[in-house]
This record gives sequence, C-alpha cells and structure tokens, in this order.
Amino acid sequence: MAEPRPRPEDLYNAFFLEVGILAQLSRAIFEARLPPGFNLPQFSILNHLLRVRDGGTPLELARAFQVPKTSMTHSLAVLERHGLIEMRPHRHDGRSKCVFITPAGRAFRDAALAAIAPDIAELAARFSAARLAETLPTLTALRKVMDAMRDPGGIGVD
Amino acid sequence: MAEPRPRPEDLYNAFFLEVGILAQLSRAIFEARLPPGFNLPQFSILNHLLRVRDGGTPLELARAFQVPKTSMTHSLAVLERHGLIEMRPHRHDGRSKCVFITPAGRAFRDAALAAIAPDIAELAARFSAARLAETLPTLTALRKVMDAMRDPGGIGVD
DNA sequence: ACTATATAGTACGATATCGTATTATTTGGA
DNA sequence: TCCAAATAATACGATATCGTACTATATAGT
Repeated sequence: MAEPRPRPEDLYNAFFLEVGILAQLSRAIFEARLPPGFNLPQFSILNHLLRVRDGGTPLELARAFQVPKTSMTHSLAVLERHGLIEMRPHRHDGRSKCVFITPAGRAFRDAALAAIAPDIAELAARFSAARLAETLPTLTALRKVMDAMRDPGGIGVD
Repeated sequence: MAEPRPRPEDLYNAFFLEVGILAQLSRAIFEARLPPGFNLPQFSILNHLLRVRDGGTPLELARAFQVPKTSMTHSLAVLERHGLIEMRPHRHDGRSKCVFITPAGRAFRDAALAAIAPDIAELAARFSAARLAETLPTLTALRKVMDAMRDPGGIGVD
C-alpha cells in the first residue's frame, strides 16, 4: 500500500511544505507574544544586532536576512521610530549609515524572549529537545547549501 | 570551547531560526519560477485543491493553511480572476461557497511544478535526498504537535 | 413560528513587502 | 582633474496580509 519508490521530487516538495508550515506556526506563536504593532522580522533584527553585532549598514542587514534593501529600510524606520535602534552616519562613506541598538532595544528584545519562554517550555514538554537537536545539523547544512546556490560567495547569516 | 550544556530554550530558538530561513529561501526559489504576479500561497492553494480535494469552502481552506479567512478571500479572488479556480454557490448553505479548480488551474500547477524541477534536481545533486528523508518524520511530528497546541481538535493540513 | 446567536463571506482600512526609479556619494579610469 | 560607472539609501507605487466591522444566512432555544 505504501508507495514503493517515491520520486525524489516529491520528497523535496513534502520537506519544504513541512518547513513552510512550521515557519508559519512558529511565527504566529512568536508574534502573539510581541507587543501589538511589532512583528517577527523586527524582533529578528534586534536579536541579530545583539547576537551577531551592531554598527553594520542597512545593506549588510538586508543581505543577512535575504530581503530586499527597501524592505530593510522600512523595518529599520519602524524600529527607529520606536527608539529601539539608532541610525548614525557612516564614518568613512557618506552614502551609508550604521545601525546601533539602543538600551530600549535591548530591553525590548529581552522582554520578548522572556514572554515566549513559557510557550517554548510547553512545547519542550510535548516534543523532546533531543529529537530536535538530531535534525538541526541537517537543517543547517541544507541552509548553507541553498545559500551558496542562490548567492555564491554571499555573506551568510552566521 | 563548546558550551557544556546549552539551554534547551536556545536549541528551540536556533531550530526555528533555521526553519524560518529555509522557508524564506525555498519560497524565493519557488516564486522565481512562477509567472510574474503569482506567489507561493496561490500555487499552494491550487496544489491543495488537486492533491487533497476541491469542492470545499473558503473557510476550510483558510483553516488548512492557517491564515485568516480575509486573506483567503483575497487569494481566491486573484485565482478566480485568472480563471484558475471557480467559485460556485454551496448546495445546502446559502452563506457558503465551494471552490473548484479549473482545467487552466491544473495546467498552471503542472507547469509550475515542471518549472521548478530543475532547481530541485540541482539541489538534490548537492544535498542527498536520504538525509532529508531522515528528518522529515521529525518535522511532521513536530508540526502536528504544534498544530494541536494552537487549535486542539483542529482540522489539520492532511 | 420567532428571535437571539452563530456562522460564511466580504468590504474596508492599516501595515508589510517588494520592484522600479531617484538622489547622493564614492570609485576608477582617461 | 574630471567624468562615467558603481554603490547606499530612500521615495514611490503596487500587491499581500490581516484585523475590524458588516451583511446575509442558518441554527437553536423558547
């Protein structure tokens, strides 16, 4: 009754279907815990500024998140309007700017992480961390392969 | 040098970060092969109508895709405007409608799948299907757990 | 049968995302 | 030095997504 030999194509489609659903579900859970008016990309930018580094340019951020630079301009404008980041002129390049997180931005990010912790705890109670950990190296390796395919020699997220 | 015991929380965050990036990358690749003016959700609806079933209501589709019904109304309007689906009145419920895929819709979906096949082949050459297949059951199980958490007794995608 | 409540779909407005064009600045070659 | 090409950011317009409110119909309790 089981398909004897599923076409490889179907496997990849099924995989990306699951990935898409998981991304949508996790985003919905996450955004439900953010203050109204904020979304996951905005949080992710703050998180990136803290975990990776701040002081980089909007274009670098756009590349790191694989979004058009105009989308990044918009997201940064929202964050700046709320005082969560600061945009300063670039020291050596008059065309460019540098993005810094503010103390309010740190506080916002920490509060958001704390707000989601209970959801993660509930999920952890129903789905073992060990099982997730098994798959993580594969997901990371695949992501790197796909990154390389779309932009050979690109910047990457790490 | 490696963290002796990473907090479980960090593992889940890292996992969902990878899932989000993979979803974004696969969506970008997919949409690059769709005719201009169409996006992945629109294709996914056609695919669902063929692979699962058609004749259902817009609300059922909205639940299956975990999107608000207003978003589904909009997507269906676009598909209908292009003649890819047909909306007929519901037989027994005057409030409701039924969504059917048209021959043009089938052709569109088949053409889209064919257009992406080379990308999948290229990916398959760089990342083994076997490795993906290993992780798929875990992803599916996690998706079901998360589905159940957000909507106990909900409809589900299968 | 009548009425209150629930439900399906949509109209409308707000924000997000993204493609194209524009402006300002830098860089590199004549 | 000067000018053409490249680059960083943004302005602007189009579509997508989604929350609120509304209309039409169905359902359930009396």
